[in-house]
Amino acid sequence: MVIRGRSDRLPGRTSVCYLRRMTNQHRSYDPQDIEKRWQAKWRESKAFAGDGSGEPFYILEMFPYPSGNLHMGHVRNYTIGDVFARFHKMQGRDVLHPMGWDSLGLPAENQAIKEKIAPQIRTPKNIKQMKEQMERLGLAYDWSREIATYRPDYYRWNQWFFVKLLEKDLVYRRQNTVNWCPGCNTVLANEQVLDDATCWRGHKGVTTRSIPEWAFRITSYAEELLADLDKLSAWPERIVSQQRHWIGKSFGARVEFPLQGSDKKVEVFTTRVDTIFGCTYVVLAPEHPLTDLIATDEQRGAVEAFVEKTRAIDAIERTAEGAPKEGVFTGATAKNPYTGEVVPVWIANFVLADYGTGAVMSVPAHDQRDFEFASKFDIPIKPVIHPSDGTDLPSPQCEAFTDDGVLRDSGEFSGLTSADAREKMSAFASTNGFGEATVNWHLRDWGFSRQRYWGTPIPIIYCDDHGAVPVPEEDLPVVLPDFDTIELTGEGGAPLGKLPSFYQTKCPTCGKTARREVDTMDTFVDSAWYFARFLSPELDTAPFDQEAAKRWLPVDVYVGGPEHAVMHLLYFRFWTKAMRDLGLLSIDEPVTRLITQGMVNAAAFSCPSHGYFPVSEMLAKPEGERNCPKCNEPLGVAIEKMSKSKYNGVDPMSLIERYGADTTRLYVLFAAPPEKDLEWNPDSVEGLSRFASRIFRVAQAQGDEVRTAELPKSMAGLKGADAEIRRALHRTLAKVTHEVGVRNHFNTAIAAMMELINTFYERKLHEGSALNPGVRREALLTLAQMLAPFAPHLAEEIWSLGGGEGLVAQSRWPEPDPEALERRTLNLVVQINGKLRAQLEVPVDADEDAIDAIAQADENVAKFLEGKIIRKRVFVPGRLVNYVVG
RNA sequence: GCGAGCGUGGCGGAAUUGGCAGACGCGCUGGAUUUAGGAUCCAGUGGACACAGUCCGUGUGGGUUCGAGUCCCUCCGCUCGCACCA
Repeated sequence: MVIRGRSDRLPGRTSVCYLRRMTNQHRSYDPQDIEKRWQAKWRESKAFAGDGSGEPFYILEMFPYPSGNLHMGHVRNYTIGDVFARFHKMQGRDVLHPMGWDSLGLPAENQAIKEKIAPQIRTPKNIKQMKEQMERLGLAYDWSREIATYRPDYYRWNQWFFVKLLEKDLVYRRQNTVNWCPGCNTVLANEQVLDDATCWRGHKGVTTRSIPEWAFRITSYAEELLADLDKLSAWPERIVSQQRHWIGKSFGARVEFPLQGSDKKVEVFTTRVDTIFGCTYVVLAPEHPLTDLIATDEQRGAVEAFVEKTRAIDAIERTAEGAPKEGVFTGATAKNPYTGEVVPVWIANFVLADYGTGAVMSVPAHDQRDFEFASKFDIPIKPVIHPSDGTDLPSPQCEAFTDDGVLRDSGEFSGLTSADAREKMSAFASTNGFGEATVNWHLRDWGFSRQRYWGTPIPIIYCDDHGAVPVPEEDLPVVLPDFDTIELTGEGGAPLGKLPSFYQTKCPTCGKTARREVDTMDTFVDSAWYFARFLSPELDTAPFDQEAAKRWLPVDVYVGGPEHAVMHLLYFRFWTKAMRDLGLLSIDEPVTRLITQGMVNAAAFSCPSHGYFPVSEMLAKPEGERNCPKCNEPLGVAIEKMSKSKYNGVDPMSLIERYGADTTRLYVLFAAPPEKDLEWNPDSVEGLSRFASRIFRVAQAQGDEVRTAELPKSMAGLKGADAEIRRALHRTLAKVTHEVGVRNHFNTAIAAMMELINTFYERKLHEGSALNPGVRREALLTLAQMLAPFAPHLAEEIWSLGGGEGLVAQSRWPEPDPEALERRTLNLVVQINGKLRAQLEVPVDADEDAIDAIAQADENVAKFLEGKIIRKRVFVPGRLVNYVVG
């Protein structure tokens, strides 16, 4: 027998111990050996492929971008999912637990540019390495369902969906404003633009530009996406609320202001039409189509300069809180249709072209932003709403009055309340044909064209005679050309646009020479429907099998990071509804229960002037000497999200090498409940490693008689320690079953098992013992089963040491024996005026009077009751009795 | 500014429906074992005091209740998200 581990450190000195262990057939806990053995067994027996029997259970974790290496965030995400998968499999469900690769997109393209290695070659290598790491962590995936979005057999279905959605008018072409770098001559993602309008490759002067793009009409589902949030009762409240805000339904009115000296009108959207008699100017977004047309000759120069200036600044920065409110008068004026008043038309940086109508009516008396702008440019402020309590607004106002109130100086609407006025004034606008009550949404359509190489080609052919013609279904997929045929530099627009062999084609309708679309799709398209592809990953006649969808969908549990709260999960929901309306599905929502796990944080050391320094180096030094290597100032310590740039990351593979996969898994599950942030603490890991060793030691200490002993069927004949052990075992089983199955609190489940092990040690199970072998065997087997979702390799080892049949991973989760859970006495608390005065062991069947007698007989209770009158007795069965005395 | 969430020992956390605050783990203290260290095992560990017990204690101040970490209100602090949204 191989002896390894800690006892090997000083082989010469430990020979006595060594021999004793040899004779007792004891090994110390060696996770590396145990884990590799069981991983091989699982692999050989395809232990986690579904067998088609039992209630279906679909557990899905957000699939990763295959960077090649797992990080602690992945470990946490996938371990949580794995507990669900393994637990529900043991509960007898037919578990679907697949994994795949979100393998198109910008990171891979950038890596390809840098390394000059084709992503087609790099991606499978990364996938292979990451998959090995996942197997080393003991994750129970059904690898026969693996998918990778970079493969044409996956992305052809993106193209197929595109064509179907185009037929349904859920895809259309539009102009959109994007970040543009003149240096690279290309479009940039927000993340590629740094703060000061510098691009990621160092060019200054990033600006914006309007380009044509394809968009999904997600807004036509806005109402349903909002309403169905109510169905997501098993989603975190936080995520639902974020989605609600993002969809952003607001009720208001659309009002037309005719331009003076022109037949054009400025259309504004407002939620406060009740304030319109106080409107003293109108403001357009710089990108508003009317901007160019209406500027008068003397103002044209100023307007053009202003538009140019704002365009050079990224929209986020321009509209940030505290950014100065800039604007310029166009020279034009417009007529307020309610008052007939003529007001000036301005252009300002804070008005957004793509929200509402891109134009606002400004009421400085009742909107703080308008108030500041009017004050700065000396525009009149005209109050028309006064507080409902009849008080007057201060004159002059020092800030806007933004509450609802009562209208004054508002013609026939004077005297109405704001709420009444909004209704009546919208109706007035419709009657007179210059506006209407309307609903406005924050949600905008999903533009998905990307001027990139490493994405799904958009299957469209542009013909001079027939316009944009979709590629016929039988010609799909449009495959990405080989990497070595293109020149990938990150400059000069869409890479496919430089490859005539790709874009030169014939019109599917008339056969004339035509040009392919050279843009590719956003990778959010891939992840919008991947959950359905897992159902039938190899099907080549449809994106997924509809029968399988009926069986498996919706996904029962979806686990991932809260950073995807809005975009991914909204697109995911949208696509599900779109698939339903294509007749492919009958569900409205993709996921029943969503679990968003917290970040993995760790201490990070930083110097205010020299940035971050590696944690490992700093921890190696004594506490007082952790100073900046450059300036020798003491370094600050803060708990921050693990990241490369902060040098505070922990490599999961080195953890597994040192402690094993089981300890690593136990640690991430024990340190915090799934939805909370987890703070990395190297000392705590030791505690979990100790727990694993203690379990192993108990199993090792049992002799051969245990392996074949007959299991107890009831409490009959069990006394003393035997009965105590069996009761503790079944109580733990009931607790773990509830914590995992109902509450999804894995940390408390592990704590319960720790308590059980402590009980085992109290009864000397770790030293061998004279206890009933059947009780000991049951303890071993049941512990192995409870442990199986958390520390699956150790669980298999314990199962096998206890003479369990087959794999514990495929065993049936045990039921606690009700007889073992039964208690004859229970602990009852006695309070006097709400303060704890005694704890009593009372028979479970004792009634109120009996308990009253026992309680009053207690010395300490009697002491506090002496000379007092009991005014009231509160009796909570099974918990406490409280005497209210005076 | 808006929205959401969170404040419990030296630390991570537990307390399921309003009913024993601090389970479990880390750390620390003491003991056993050991030539020693490590490892392991056992015991203790919220604070104070007149120490078999009592009093105080879940960010602050108030309220509801026989009883509040839990429910309501006020203030303070922290974290995350965001879009000056008309």
